Parts: sequence; structure tokens; C-alpha cells
Amino acid sequence: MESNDLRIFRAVALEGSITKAAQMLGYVQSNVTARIKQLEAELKTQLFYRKHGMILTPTGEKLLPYAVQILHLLDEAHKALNDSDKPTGRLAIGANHTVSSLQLPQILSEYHKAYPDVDLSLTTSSTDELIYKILHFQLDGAFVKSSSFIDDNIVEELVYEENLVLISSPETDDIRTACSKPFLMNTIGCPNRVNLEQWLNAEGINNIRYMEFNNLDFIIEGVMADLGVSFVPQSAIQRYETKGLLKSFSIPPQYSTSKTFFIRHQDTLMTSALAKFIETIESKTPYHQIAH
Amino acid sequence: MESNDLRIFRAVALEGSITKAAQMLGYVQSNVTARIKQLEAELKTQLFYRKHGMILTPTGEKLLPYAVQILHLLDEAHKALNDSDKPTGRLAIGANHTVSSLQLPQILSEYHKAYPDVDLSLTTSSTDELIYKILHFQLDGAFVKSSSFIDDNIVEELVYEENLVLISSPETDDIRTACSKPFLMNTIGCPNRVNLEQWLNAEGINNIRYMEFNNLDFIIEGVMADLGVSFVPQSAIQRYETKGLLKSFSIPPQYSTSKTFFIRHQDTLMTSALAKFIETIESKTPYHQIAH
DNA sequence: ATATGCAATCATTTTACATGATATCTTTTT
DNA sequence: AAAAAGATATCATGTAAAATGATTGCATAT
Repeated sequence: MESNDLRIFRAVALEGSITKAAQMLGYVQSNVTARIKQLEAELKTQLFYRKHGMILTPTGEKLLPYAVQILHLLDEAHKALNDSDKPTGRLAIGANHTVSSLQLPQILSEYHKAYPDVDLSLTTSSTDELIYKILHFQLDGAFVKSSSFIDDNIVEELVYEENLVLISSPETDDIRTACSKPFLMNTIGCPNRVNLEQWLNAEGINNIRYMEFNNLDFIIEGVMADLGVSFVPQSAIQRYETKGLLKSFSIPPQYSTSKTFFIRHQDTLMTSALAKFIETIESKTPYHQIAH
Repeated sequence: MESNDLRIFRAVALEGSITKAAQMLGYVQSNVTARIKQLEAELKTQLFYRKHGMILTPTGEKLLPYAVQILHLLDEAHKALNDSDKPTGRLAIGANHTVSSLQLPQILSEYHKAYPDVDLSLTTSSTDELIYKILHFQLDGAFVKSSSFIDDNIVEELVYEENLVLISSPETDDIRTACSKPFLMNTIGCPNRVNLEQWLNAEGINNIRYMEFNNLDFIIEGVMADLGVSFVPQSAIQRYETKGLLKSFSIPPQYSTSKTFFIRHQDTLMTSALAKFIETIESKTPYHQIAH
């Protein structure tokens, strides 16, 4: 019993006539006769009384609601897939710990408001793990900091460029004094920290001490309390600096520029849910260009 | 998109592999590949990522639940039809006014208790209309009084034989006196009335007056109040006669025998619901034999 | 009694499905 | 780095099921 058998069965049942059903379906009458007889043989039961027309037997009446529902579902399924203007389904996004706290909540919130039918999921993990999941199609895309991923299957898009500054308590006189204090930083592997170390190296500053914090607010509070110094997005501390709660020092752009990328598999199916997500990213950020 | 396409799609989605799905379905690998590609072409969308295995795309994930449900319903439908030991569905029974009030409620009640999953429907109307509905498969069967229906498509079965008696008030001396009173009878067309008239004719009694009642209890009350006489099943008045509330007179069996038949179309599909109904009738009545 | 409307039958064509062998690509093993 | 293993894609070919067109036969209506 296949769905087309049920389509023919339904037509005959509703029309009460093989001839009319055949016209409706665009078949020739003899074919409809054959299909119905075949269905009756397969189900080992009579579905119609033939009385100069076709009248459902009690068994046929049992089958009809199933036929109607199954055909309706087939129709629904077709619509659900082809109705691709309306973003629906699941959208699995990943993010490195470094990016999740700042722009991402805004982007997700705005996207969810615009497209509430999409089930958003956010996975926060290390960049390596994010890349693995993208290569295995477990994520539709991810926000990461570092670029150039070797793998040809990954396409990346710059979505945000931030300026990192060295921050310290207001009393600090100069950069070198600041650098003698402990650095309140994220755990190893954070790209900001890699940049920082490169600069410190270039300046010939060694003997650096770290204190590990994985929360930006804690870090800022710690710096204001003169627990140590840090290296954070300028935008995140602007309001504290204007109030005189801390002091910031700029370092050369090749070290201070932090780039956020949206990466995805080059073969990801561009669903409307994903397309609209990328649109949302772009609308929130002045920068965007395709790399690789 | 037909159900077999979905069956193949489901297997590939669940196995994550065309090769395994093919083994499971008893197909050769290349066929499964072709079916999936064809389905993707028909739906104009990609359903799987190919990464040394098959991984559902977001669109594929949308389709899967439909496929699962549709295939489940097909299975259900098949079971519902072949599970013919268990009476279910609708059973449309008809009855002439004459029979509906006595044995029928008992039969229906007993049947419903035994097979509560059958939707019983009872249509009370004239014998002619009952026969029309049976010939057009609008009723699965009907209880009627008169026999021999000319139409070859109707089969009949005797289910009940009753003895009709002439009843009158206790003071009535003999049959002829009784017959001078008005007859309280059902409307024209009632087979009992036909029998009665045949006997009266044979006895040479004319000038009969009728009063029409379509309720047996009213008739009996009327007779006890000496409003007139009547011609009713002996079983219905037995308890009144033993109390001396009325008197009954027998007439020859060729006129007094009232037969109830269960008739149906010879081509009615013998569902288990109908078979069990006929069993119930037979168990309630000592008489049963196939006629015609 | 005749004509009409409808389903059944059957020989034939057409289409879609299934197969088997082979190519191609990816991942794992050596 | 090379080879083997494991997976899907492609293609020519075979096969079975579906669809057609013409005709027959039955039941209803005029």
C-alpha cells in the first residue's frame, strides 16, 4: 500500500465513481479500475460495492480517514520544505568563550525577535571543538576570534573588529609600571592573550604573572580594585574610564586589533534561517567581507 | 514524493549510511543513492550532507518527522483493516416500526455490551425504504416482518416467530362479538393487519372499523378500557390475561403467525462486526434458517 | 426496448525502478 | 606517503509495474 494507491482510493471514494476519479486525477479509467482492484487484492478485502458507481464498504470507510490524513501530511511536508521564505527549523550556532559575552547576546536576541519560529541553539566551546563540529555539520556556523583555519572547507567572514587596550587602576603612571602587575586574563588559548604576549615580547617585557578569570566583569572589577591589569576591548571599559575609575593605554594596532569571524562549512545548506542570521550579523556590524 | 521515497529516506537518515540503509531495505546501494538524489531533485533541496556517510541537513531534519509519522500511519491503516477478528467500525441496522419495540432493544443492548467498539446505528422506517437502503448499501441489514421480496439481491433469515391473538375486554363473549368493535391497529402496511384482514375475509366478516395507534402499550390499554379490540403478539399480553384484565381468542396459524426476518444484501461485506451481530441474533432466538 | 452511463478486461506501450559493474572520494592503516 | 578500506556517485542494462486505448458487459434510465 503506497501513497499513490491511497490518492486514487480517496478520489474514487469521494467521487463515488471511477470515471470521475480518473478525470480528476488525469488518468484513464481502466488504470483507476486496475489500481483499486490491486489495492483490494493487496489488502485482501473489498473496499467498494459496485452498484453502477462505487460505494464504500464498511472496511473502505475504515480506510478513508487514514488515506485522508496520510495525503494531508504528504502535502504538509512538501509545503514545510518548500516554504523556504519563512525561516523555520533549528539553527545551531557555536561561539568561542571569548566572543559569547559581548555582541552575541544582542545578535541572538534581535534574530529571535525577528524569526521566532527558528529554534536557536548556542554551543560555547573551544575554537578547535567548534571547527570539528562545523566540519562534521553539527553546527551551522560559529563565532571565533582567530582566523586562517587551514581547512579549505571552512569559509570565514569578518563580522567585528575591536580595539583592545591595556587597562590599569587610575593611579598607574605608565605602561611599563602597569605591566609589572599581574595580568587578569582568560585561560590559555584565548587569542587576546596571544596578541598580548607577542607585544610584551617585542617590548622585551618578561616575567609576566597571570591571574585567570573567565568573566569580563570580574576582570574589570579586579582592575579597578588595583588587583592587577588587563587587556580588554576598548568599548567594554569606556564608561569606566570617563568616570575616572580606571586608566587605559593603547598599544600598536597589529597587536591591539581583535577580529571576530563567523565561520561555517563551505557546503552548509543555505537555509533561509541561516541566510537571515547572516543578514542579522551584517546589519549589526559595519564590517563585513568574505575571506578565504 | 511517494511513501516509498520516504521509507528509503527514513532508513538513510536513521542509519546515517546509504550502504546500511540499502542492506536493511533489501536494495542494492546504487538504487538507494538514486532514490535519494531523485527525492532531493523533486523537492529542490538538499537533504543530506555527504561526508563519508550521510548527515541530515536542517531541511532533512524538517522532513524526517513527517516521514516517520506518515510511515507509521500506513502501518496503522494496514493493521486496522487486517485486524478483522476484533469487530470495529460502523454497523448500520434498520428496523420496521413493527419490530423495533420488542426484541430489538435487547439484541442491540447485548451486542453493544459484547462489542463496544462498534458504532451501532438504528434507522426505523417503512419496509420499502429499508429495502431501498439495503439495495443501495446504506444499511448493513434490517429487521422486517413480511417475507419474499422479489429482489434476488436480498437474502433473508428468519429470526423470530410470534403467535398473534385477537384480544378484547374480559366481558366479551365470543370472537364474532369482538369483531364488531373497532380494531385498534397500526397504520396501513403493517403486516399484522394484512394477516388479520385475510382471516376476517375468510370468515365473511366485513364492515370493519379501525382506530390507528402506533404504540403497542396504548393499544393494550385501549382494549382493557373496552375502547375496541386488537390483534397483537401473545407474549405481549400474557401477563394481563392471567390477571383477568383482558381476554384473548386464537385464530388459525396461517393467519396468526407473525415472522420477523433479518434481511441484507447478498453482496454485503461480511465484516466481523456484522458476523457477530448475526451470531447475537441467532443466540437470542430459537429459530433460524436461511431462506431464498 | 433501446440508449446511456459506468466498470471490467486485455493487449500494448511507456515509465520508473532495480541491478551490477565501475569510478571517485574520504578516512584509516601500514 | 602510500596503500587499503569504506563510502557514495555514475552509467548501461534489465525488469516489473503503471498507464493507455479499444472493447466488452452490466445496470439504470427513458
